Amino acid sequence: MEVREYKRDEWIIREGMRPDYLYYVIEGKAKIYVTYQNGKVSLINFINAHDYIGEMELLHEVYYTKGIQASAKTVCFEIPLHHYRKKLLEDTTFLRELTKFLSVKATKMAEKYSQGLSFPLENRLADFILQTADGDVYKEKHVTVCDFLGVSYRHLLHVLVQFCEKGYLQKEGRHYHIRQPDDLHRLADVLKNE
Amino acid sequence: MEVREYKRDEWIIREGMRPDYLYYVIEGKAKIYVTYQNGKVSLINFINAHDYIGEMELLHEVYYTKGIQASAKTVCFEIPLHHYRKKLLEDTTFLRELTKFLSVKATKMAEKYSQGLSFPLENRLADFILQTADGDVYKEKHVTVCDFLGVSYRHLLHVLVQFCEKGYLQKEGRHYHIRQPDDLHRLADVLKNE
DNA sequence: CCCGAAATATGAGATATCTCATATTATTGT
DNA sequence: ACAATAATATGAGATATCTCATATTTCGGG
Repeated sequence: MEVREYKRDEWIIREGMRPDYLYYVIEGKAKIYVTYQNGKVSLINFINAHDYIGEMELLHEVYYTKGIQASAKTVCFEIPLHHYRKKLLEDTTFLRELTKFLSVKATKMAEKYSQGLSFPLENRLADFILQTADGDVYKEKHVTVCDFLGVSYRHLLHVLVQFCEKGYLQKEGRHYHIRQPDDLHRLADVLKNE
Repeated sequence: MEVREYKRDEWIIREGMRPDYLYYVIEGKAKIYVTYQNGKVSLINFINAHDYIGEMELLHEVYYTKGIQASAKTVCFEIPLHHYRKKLLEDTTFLRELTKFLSVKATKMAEKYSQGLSFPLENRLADFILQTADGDVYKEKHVTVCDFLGVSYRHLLHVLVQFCEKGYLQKEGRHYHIRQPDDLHRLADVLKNE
């Protein structure tokens, strides 16, 4: 097993390249991207500390590998598959652990789905900004964001302007500086309770 | 292992009652409900043929069991846990199978989440109607539906009236008769491609 | 260095959806 | 059988969000 560190924007896995390792994230955060037939690239999900990466490739013989990019400094354990694949798939302790991880993930996504629909962009964007920020700098491409959040470009800009007017963010060139993280957290937290 | 059949509206698992079996759905469909502290009951997800039920209870020592109700005739394999729990958790073939199932489920939910937000109620409601209908009869409670779809009661009614005006549905008492399933499928399919 | 494509911006009008107010039925407990 | 509560309905005005049109700026390739 190896330990490796990735910098912000570094690719942990390149899309389409079946990975040679099973990864376990110790620290950091990353984004999952996929490219569609028409060439459009979409952000589809996040990865955080204590998540596995590459488990789909471990489990499924045929699986289209998605791209994974660090969105802040990220540290992983990396287990070489060519050597340990067979062992892992026969290790009941590991399988139980992975099954638990996946069951929790599936449940969380289901919750997110059935709730997330309800809230206005203001709340979902606050959550998104906090999830993707590197320290106090937010610099995602608007195009990617409105695709991920399922909202029009126009409206995204509109809400970002509001955040700046309220002082939550400050625009600096083409990045945004997070000035009042507490206010963003307050908005994002609305998504989490019921 | 036993085989059992449930009728529409019959409870497969009662909320809060840890199940005695691991279930595998051979045929049919069901709904997952949870009751919150304030007493509100929410529909949170669906179960279809080839899904497992009760795997969360098998895997996690502490887990709050949600209610599961058949929404059409449903047939399950049922494996008694008191006898087979230990065996299942040490059976690598079974664990691999379950892990695959959960990984697919998690991925599907993530997709649904990142896409589902985008579409107007018209599309999501069409999908919902087809998923919950028993034959050609749709009879979910409006209150439950607008909670699940994250939409206001007022707006749900508005769109249902439109569906009736367009002839997709026909209101009969407090149920709806599906008259043009093809049109509903056309609307629902929009959710599925990219 | 220039070009074209992609990304960023901004305005204005159209829809989708929400909130609130208010009636009219079902359902349920007593 | 009655009252209380939940579910169904409907209207009207307020917001959130979309679509389209159009400029400006950034960026990679030749």
